[in-house]
Amino acid sequence: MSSVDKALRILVHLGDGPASLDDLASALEVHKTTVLRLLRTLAADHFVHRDGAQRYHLGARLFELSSRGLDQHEVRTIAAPHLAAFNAEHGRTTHLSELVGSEIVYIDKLESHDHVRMASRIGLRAPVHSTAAGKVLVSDLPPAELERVLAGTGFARATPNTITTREGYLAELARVREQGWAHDAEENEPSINCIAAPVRGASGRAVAAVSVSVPDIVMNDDALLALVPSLLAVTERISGEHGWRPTPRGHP
Amino acid sequence: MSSVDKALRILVHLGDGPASLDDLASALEVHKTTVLRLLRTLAADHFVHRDGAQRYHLGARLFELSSRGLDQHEVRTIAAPHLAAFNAEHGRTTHLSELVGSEIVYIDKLESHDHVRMASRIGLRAPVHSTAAGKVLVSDLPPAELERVLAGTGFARATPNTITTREGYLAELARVREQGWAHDAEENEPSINCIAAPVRGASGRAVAAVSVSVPDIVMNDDALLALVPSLLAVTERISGEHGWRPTPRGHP
DNA sequence: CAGCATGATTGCGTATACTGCAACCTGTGT
DNA sequence: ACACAGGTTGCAGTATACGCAATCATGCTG
Repeated sequence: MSSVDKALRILVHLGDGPASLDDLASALEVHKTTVLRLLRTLAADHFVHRDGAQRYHLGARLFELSSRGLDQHEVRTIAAPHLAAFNAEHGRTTHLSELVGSEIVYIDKLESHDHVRMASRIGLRAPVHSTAAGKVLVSDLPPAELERVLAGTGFARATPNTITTREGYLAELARVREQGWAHDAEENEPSINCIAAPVRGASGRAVAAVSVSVPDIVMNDDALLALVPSLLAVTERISGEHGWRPTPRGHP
Repeated sequence: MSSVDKALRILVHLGDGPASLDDLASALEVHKTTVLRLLRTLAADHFVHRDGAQRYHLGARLFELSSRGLDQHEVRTIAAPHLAAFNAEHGRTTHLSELVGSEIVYIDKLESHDHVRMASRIGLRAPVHSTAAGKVLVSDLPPAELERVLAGTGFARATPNTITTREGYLAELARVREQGWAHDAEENEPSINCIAAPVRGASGRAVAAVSVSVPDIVMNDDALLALVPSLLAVTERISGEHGWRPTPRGHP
């Protein structure tokens, strides 16, 4: 195990909450002298912060880098006011995600107005085959990239509804291309339904997806599907601002 | 230079934008073999992501950890809807900050509705002696902690208006205690004025500060000071929700 | 106040992880 | 085919990371 690995594991562990030197040494099964030295290095550049009670916390540098990193995702900046308005109007958990490698990453999230919240968060990764956003992003890939992503996808079953074969997924992608949006009916998480639509850039390619996720106990699937026109409208607005021009045949 | 240092410097460098292996090796003056190995380690746990064009980007893990880290600042969650409403009403750049060591750290930011934006961001640190938020947080410290913070403060001049002596700062802190809010008249940045008020917790101590910053060209200092009552009202609301109970004498 | 327990910190010798050289691989352009 | 630019791999030397043992700091108890 490299020292860089250990330092990163310290950061990941502190994501669960503040910890003492001893806590960290035990949790990581690394000698506390080693942990102290790593913490010293991390603290020197503000990646961690030690408080008056000798507890270590994730530090300001992480917040700063995250903020800078997210700012590098231009579509996020453009989408933000539109998503805020969409969320203000519909009050549902709304995500903006991008395809990264063979997974999607949530790069923005607007919370539901309900007391029932979703456990997702900015920075979390999710599988492409079982999420509506994943389907939207993958359905628009050129063939070579589609192959690459499919090769990196395990089609792991998350729920009884998960699509678990390449063939099944390709058929679903064709459906998504046809209708211009995607649906995930308890395929990624039990009791959670989701719809998603693409945000396009100047090249016409989907560069991000906007998705709306709702627990079944809050809103049934049919009611969620009624949001598709609004979702398509907001993604079209964002796309337009991101340089997308509809082809002369109009959008799907 | 330790390998952990190098890895962290890679992350900091990528905060400025995506970079290739060669870019990073040159910028850090580290052999590219070493950089490649560090990038491998960072990528394995998603701290960085390499795209199809061999460019490295800050990765999802940073966003996730930042999100988790900020969630550990309970006052931020409580303050968020109140700050959003305050920002919707006044349209001025609004920050929530905490005292960390001898500096303040911005843990939330709401953007101005103007086209003139501030260069601050979540995660940035700022000096306590030249910021209104810093004055608010330090003015409420118990004597031993006040001494510790003052000992760690260089009173560096940022502008012609900066308070640069311990005595001057102590006098300003007394003023802040008296009036219950703080003011920074181009003390931290030229042409930027700022007001701040404390958010208190169950202990009655200031645990965070809400501040409003405005460039002089957008709003003059007098107009900014007119926002003090609204600022005190919102901080009182947040404080109440954070467990604060006014003392029988009422608040200052 | 002294003693004890707990947790944090430091110095030292050495094992191992890190490092850079040199060679190789890949993709692109002429 | 060759050249160039950028990325990647294997190897051996050594600088750095590591853990032991001792010390320091703090808080609690009798």
